[in-house]
Amino acid sequence: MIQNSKKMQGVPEPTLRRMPCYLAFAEGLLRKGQQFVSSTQIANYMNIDPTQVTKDLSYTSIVGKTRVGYEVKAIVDVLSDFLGFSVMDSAFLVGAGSLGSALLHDNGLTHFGLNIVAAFDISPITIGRKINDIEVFHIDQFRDLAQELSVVMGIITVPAENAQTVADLMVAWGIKAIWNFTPARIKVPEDIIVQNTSLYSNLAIIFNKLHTEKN
Amino acid sequence: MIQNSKKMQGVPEPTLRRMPCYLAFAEGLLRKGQQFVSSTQIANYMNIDPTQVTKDLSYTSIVGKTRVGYEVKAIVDVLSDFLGFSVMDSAFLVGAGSLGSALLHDNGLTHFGLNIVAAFDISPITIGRKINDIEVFHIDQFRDLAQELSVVMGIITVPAENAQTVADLMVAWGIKAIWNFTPARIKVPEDIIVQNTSLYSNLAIIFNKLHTEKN
DNA sequence: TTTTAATAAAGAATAATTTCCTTATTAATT
DNA sequence: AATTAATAAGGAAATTATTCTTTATTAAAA
Ligand SMILES: NC(=O)c1ccc[n+]([C@@H]2O[C@H](COP(=O)([O-])OP(=O)(O)OC[C@H]3O[C@@H](n4cnc5c(N)ncnc54)[C@H](O)[C@@H]3O)[C@@H](O)[C@H]2O)c1
Ligand SMILES: NC(=O)c1ccc[n+]([C@@H]2O[C@H](COP(=O)([O-])OP(=O)(O)OC[C@H]3O[C@@H](n4cnc5c(N)ncnc54)[C@H](O)[C@@H]3O)[C@@H](O)[C@H]2O)c1
Repeated sequence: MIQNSKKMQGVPEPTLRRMPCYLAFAEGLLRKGQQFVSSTQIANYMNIDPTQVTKDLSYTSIVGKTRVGYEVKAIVDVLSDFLGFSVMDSAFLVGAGSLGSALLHDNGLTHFGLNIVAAFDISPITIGRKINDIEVFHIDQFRDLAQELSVVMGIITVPAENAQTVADLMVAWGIKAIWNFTPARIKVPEDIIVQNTSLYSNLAIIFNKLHTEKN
Repeated sequence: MIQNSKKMQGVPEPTLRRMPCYLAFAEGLLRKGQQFVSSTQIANYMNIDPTQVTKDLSYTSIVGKTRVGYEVKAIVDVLSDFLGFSVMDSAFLVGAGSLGSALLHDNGLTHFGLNIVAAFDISPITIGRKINDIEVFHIDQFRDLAQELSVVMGIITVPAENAQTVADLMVAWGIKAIWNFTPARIKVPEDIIVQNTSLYSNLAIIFNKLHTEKN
């Protein structure tokens, strides 16, 4: 099975991180009616090097026009496809607390291809409530329904000490990817995709810059 | 002014991202009463290479004992100092909506050295409320108080289209660092530190793995 | 029509990061 | 007491990511 060499190697993770920002920027331009955008403009917006932008976009099928730039519409269409934002994937969220509720409220996730179909908790206070039209169930309910509903992702927003328990449950549910918002690291079978999103890491970077770069 | 060459070069950002995780892990071990931890154990927990752990820790003053590992207490103490988590920095949060409220509720931030002293919004519904004992003011209030209160950081959790307006305000307030949770990129003077935390980038990475690595 | 300048694209060079390899140390085992 | 195995640490090598350089193209200006 021979593939395009770029696909074989995979897209660099830093590139994947930047792409949603290009997309958001292009969507804004599209709304404003701008038809073309150059790598220079995008780079200026992102505070990065213009060649970085062209390199990143070269992983996709988007081609630019010399002296003009890229067609905004093409960036929007190709990039949302490329990033998997134009097909809707379903997710379960476990832990409908502060952060979990914020995610349930966020329509940005739907816009970027993620549809949270149900939430789970153990607290009687939250169970039964609807948050942004998404119902919160007791964690013991729906145990084998993930596969049936073709839910591919599990979102963990419980306290760190319960992250592993929840992860185990999600694996049992047949979920393929886990988005873990707790600072805890979870152990799962090799074929399960795990994305850790540790907000506190950002603090470390800010503090380091605050305390060293500046005087 | 001659400095240690490691300090001159700066700590790599990936290292800074991993360090808070080492810290959280060590804190857990400390609570359980474990006295030593090896790079192998940490690496196993983090799903990374053990030499990565020793390299990362070598940026700090922590030294390990052959055949034993690192003292857990030392990791906790040195790392929280090193990351700037043991001195409290003050922040203003603007946009007390879903995500803003979650951050206001999160005591993890306090634990990692960030003290949100006040929140701002424009919606009459939220203004005047207290979230986790933090009062929400109208954005027009307190205009020059940031410096007086020595607030170094501004957190932006407003809708993307208002991010720039808020950023401009924060710069005028004399804030040194901005933690931007919107997908929009903001333009600020060079000496202002900006940390963009775009949750949607994580989606791009997960989807890419879901759609390519597997099968 | 000719010239100029802005641009994409591809490849080379550089820089950053991770992984590998070697050595020395030492707790645990024999 | 000698041996074994697990480890930290430092440097080398490999890998990955970014930046620089060159070339070709073309819209706009002269
Ligand atoms: N709130 C934030 O802004 C924020 C920021 C960064 C990281 N985090 C992390 O996100 C996680 C959640 O934080 P939070 O502030 O939302 O906490 P929270 O206490 O508000 O919410 C946790 C929710 O999980 C539920 N829960 C607990 N154990 C459970 C289980 N076994 N199964 C199902 N549900 C369970 C609780 O009932 C609660 O509703 C924590 O790990 C925290 O460190 C939160
Ligand atoms: N909710 C999430 O989980 C989530 C996830 C990822 C990213 N985000 C991003 O975070 C941002 C906020 O999202 P949210 O879901 O909290 O939105 P939200 O609508 O719940 O909250 C936004 C708040 O900002 C206030 N606001 C608007 N303009 C303002 C201004 N000029 N000055 C002060 N306050 C102002 C609004 O009154 C509102 O209270 C968005 O950019 C969103 O894309 C949110």
